Amino acid sequence: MTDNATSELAELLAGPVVPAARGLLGCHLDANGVTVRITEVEAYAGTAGDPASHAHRGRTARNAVMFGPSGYAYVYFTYGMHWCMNVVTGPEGEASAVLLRAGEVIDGLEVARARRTAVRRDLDLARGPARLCAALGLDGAAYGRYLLGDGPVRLTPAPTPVPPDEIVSGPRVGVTGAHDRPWRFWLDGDPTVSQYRRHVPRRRPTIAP
DNA sequence: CTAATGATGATA
DNA sequence: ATCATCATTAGC
Repeated sequence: MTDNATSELAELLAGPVVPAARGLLGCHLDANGVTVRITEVEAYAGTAGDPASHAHRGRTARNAVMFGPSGYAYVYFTYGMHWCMNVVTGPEGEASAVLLRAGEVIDGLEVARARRTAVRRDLDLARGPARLCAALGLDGAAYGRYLLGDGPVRLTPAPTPVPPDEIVSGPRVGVTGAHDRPWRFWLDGDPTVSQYRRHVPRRRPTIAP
């Protein structure tokens, strides 16, 4: 069963990645007993000349789902310890996606707190892409899941649409290239939006004496 | 500021 | 097979 608003969201996700990214703001993501309102996202073009995209160098085992149809979850493991989640957008073969960078926990606070023991304020529960996945209990098991149906990971339209003038954009976080593209979008003034950090090349491990 | 911690993709 | 990199986070 798909209501009108869900159909509209599905259509939006099937289109160009930037409108899709903006449209994901305010949507709800529900998984493993926690619901989050999406407050910050980043757009990534697939093979179409975006050096920061995981799909930039073509299809691999990791990014395979990005090359499929829109509305599916691209979840990846990074830095040896963190999971991050994207929503695949655009037509099949294009491999564009939107990284969910932050959200506000609006349901399942107790569960989220239990998963994020390091956090002091509720605002920090899903403030950051890996934190958002941790709060929602998302990992590799969510890879390739369809998000607009009745599955274990559900993406639902914003209960109240976000006015365009509440959306701010800026450079993406942590990416090495394409800093010129203002493809990070967030809700103006929202306290759950992650702090911007300029990308710094990691220094080589200090040489042992 | 840096350590943690392992998959990934490039190179050979 | 080996190496550098990594869409990050927590804790000094």
